[in-house]
Amino acid sequence: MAPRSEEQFLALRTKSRDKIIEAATELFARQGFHGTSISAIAGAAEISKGLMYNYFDSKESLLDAILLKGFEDIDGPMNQLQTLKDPFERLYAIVEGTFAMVKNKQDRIHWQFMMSIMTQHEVMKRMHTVVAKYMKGYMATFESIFKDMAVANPKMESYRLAAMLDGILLHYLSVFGKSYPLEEMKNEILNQYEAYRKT
Amino acid sequence: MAPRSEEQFLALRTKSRDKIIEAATELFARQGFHGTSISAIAGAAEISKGLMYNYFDSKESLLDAILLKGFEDIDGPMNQLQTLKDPFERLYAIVEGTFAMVKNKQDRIHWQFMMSIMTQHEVMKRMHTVVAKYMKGYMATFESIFKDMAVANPKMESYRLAAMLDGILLHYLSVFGKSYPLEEMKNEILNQYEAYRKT
Amino acid sequence: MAPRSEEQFLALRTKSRDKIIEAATELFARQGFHGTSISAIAGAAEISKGLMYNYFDSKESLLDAILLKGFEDIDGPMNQLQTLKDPFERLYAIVEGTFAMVKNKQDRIHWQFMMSIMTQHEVMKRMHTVVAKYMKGYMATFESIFKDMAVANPKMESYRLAAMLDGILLHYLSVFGKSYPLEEMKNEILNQYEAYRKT
Amino acid sequence: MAPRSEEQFLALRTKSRDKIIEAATELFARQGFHGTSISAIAGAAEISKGLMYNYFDSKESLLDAILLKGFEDIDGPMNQLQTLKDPFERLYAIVEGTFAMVKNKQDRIHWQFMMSIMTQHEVMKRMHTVVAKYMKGYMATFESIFKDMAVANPKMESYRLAAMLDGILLHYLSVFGKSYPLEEMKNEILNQYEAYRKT
DNA sequence: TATGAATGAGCCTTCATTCAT
DNA sequence: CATGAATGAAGGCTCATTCAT
Repeated sequence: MAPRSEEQFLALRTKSRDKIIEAATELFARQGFHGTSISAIAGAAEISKGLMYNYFDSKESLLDAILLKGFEDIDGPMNQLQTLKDPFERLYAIVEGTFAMVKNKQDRIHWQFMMSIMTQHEVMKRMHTVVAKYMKGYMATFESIFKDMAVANPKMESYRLAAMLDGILLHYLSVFGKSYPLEEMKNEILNQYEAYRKT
Repeated sequence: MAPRSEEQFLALRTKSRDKIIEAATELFARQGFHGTSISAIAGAAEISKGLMYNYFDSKESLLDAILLKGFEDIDGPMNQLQTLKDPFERLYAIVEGTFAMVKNKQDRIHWQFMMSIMTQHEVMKRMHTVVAKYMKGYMATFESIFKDMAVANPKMESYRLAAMLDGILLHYLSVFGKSYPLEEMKNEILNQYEAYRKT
Repeated sequence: MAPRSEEQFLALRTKSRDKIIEAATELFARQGFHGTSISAIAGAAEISKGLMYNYFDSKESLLDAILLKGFEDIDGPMNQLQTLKDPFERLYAIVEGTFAMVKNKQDRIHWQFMMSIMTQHEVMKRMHTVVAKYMKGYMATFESIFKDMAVANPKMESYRLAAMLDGILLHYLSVFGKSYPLEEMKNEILNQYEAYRKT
Repeated sequence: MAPRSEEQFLALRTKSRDKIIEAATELFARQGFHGTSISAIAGAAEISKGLMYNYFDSKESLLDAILLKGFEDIDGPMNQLQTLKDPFERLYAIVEGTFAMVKNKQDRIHWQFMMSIMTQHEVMKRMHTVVAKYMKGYMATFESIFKDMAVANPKMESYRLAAMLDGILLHYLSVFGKSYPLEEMKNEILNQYEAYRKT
């Protein structure tokens, strides 16, 4: 047999790495970081315990990778929206996307976990720079939207919208659950900016 | 010799229990729940390792007690405000109090911890009922204020304010830190309701 | 009030001591020695933990006292039988008494525990002398009976009867339980000596 | 490098497991179950403390495995005897084997331990079914022997022999020790059935 | 004599990580 | 690249015992 090409190797590596991340995310979300053992992750990812350490230096660095991937998963779609001309359309898409993302029962626990990671001092000691970078990116996106909308104070308006969105998610995901008026809250937000719609 | 009196025993118990809660709160906040050992707590509280178990069934139930105390610490002052006649004054006091509470550098880490507890699935599985009870209490307080203010939809307005407040805290405590425009955000909120001020 | 007399003090002491022994026996039998805490014993005996140590030097010495009491409880009735003239009557009474003792469901667990103590090397290291003394007493009783019966080899017959009795108890109490033909075994034993009955 | 082969893994596992059982049996017998720590077992077996838990779920399940092995160790030789034609020869071999087994000073403490396990309520709660299965097997063996001997009531005779044997062992191992007339007792038993010898 | 808070050694168990193959 | 047996530190927790009152 011919030796595997470079790309094949890379593909294999990526596949195993993804399987691990996927399995770990699921388990962490359901049982917590400390409630999930490397054994369990290896089992779920159908690889051996030892192999894990070929891809991640430690359990913690696996967690960091998951957090990173969480941000990237939001980042991609968000950047796609830049193509939309109308700033209200962009905002609308972001808000709709955020709420949709969180509504799926399957995903709810996943986002609750993301939120729980980000509120933990121990994790943020390591990951603060990365998290801040992404958050600033989102804020910049908001700001550019509000500029295009000719909102009075785009920067502050960005802070307000971000706080409102995350506050809603926090309440919905961790405190009130299904009884939360998620849809109404979404409409409240959108209505507030409705006046800026151009079309 | 005669055994200690009931009051003597109670005093002993109260003192030890308080020392444990105080030490554990500090350590949990700084190092996380799993990063803090019972040994460390006992050391900080200057008691023996085993004594903790005279007062709490487990490390987890100690955490629960801390969470509970956190809510009670907010609850007391909040209920005091009911005496204020002007609803705007009540709102003003709550908002000012909340921001003040969180600003003290000493306390920041403590409130970040409270927030991190509440976002953790494993904790909420046990404490959801209790947390929900307190949250509903706060919402009721908000609602009654907005009713007195004759705001159009007091219930929804409560959800909005609560989300905004917690979103701000989340961003300030866990993501942006000192660079967060805390003061401006506070003013934004208050300005919004300024029109309802009666005096 | 007049000071308590010596006897009253002694009576109190004895009463507490007995309550402890009674409670401990019950708990040990049901949960095992190591499965029973001093706290639990004190609770069941309705005294304080500290008081236990006025009566017994340690948990182990309490166990020893229980074992001792077990032997004494058999010893008393057994010695009473010496008054019976007919040796077969004496034997009959002993055998009947033994089987009766063990049949009561309440008591079964208690005798199973006695047996379990006596088979434990760690306990026997301490108590071997005492146990041996009592056992030899019983053997002497048997031997005197068989002598009076003019059995060929009284000493060996004593060993045989003792082994048979304890073997039956062992099987009944620990292995076969209710399905054991206890009554038939008793009759087998008695029938064997029936020929020696004098009346 | 290639991972170990299946057989290599199995060999490793078998070796470690056996070492653990051997070490634990010795220590349990000498110091009792509760008097023996996992640390001590690991030390004696020359493995790390944690490794025990790769092979046994808990200290208790290790005890269970030991008990099981004890029965299997008797079971094998006993079943071999089925090939003997003369039932008296079979009985003779069993009785001789039993007494021989127990006489070796090295093994005495081991069999005392087996007996002590079987008398302990806490153990029997878990293992009763298993123990009963083996005991019934032995009883069946006895019964078939007595049937072949044309003894009047084979079933009852089995109970009698079993009780006598275990009673003797109990007295020898736990109470009387070296002073016990073990040899004479053996002869008594054998003489009793001598008449049934065919050759 | 009586109480129960306090001690602290010691236990079982878990699990991230290593490493020989 | 892949395996899983082996390690060992560390942790939560129990409980016999002590002691100030």
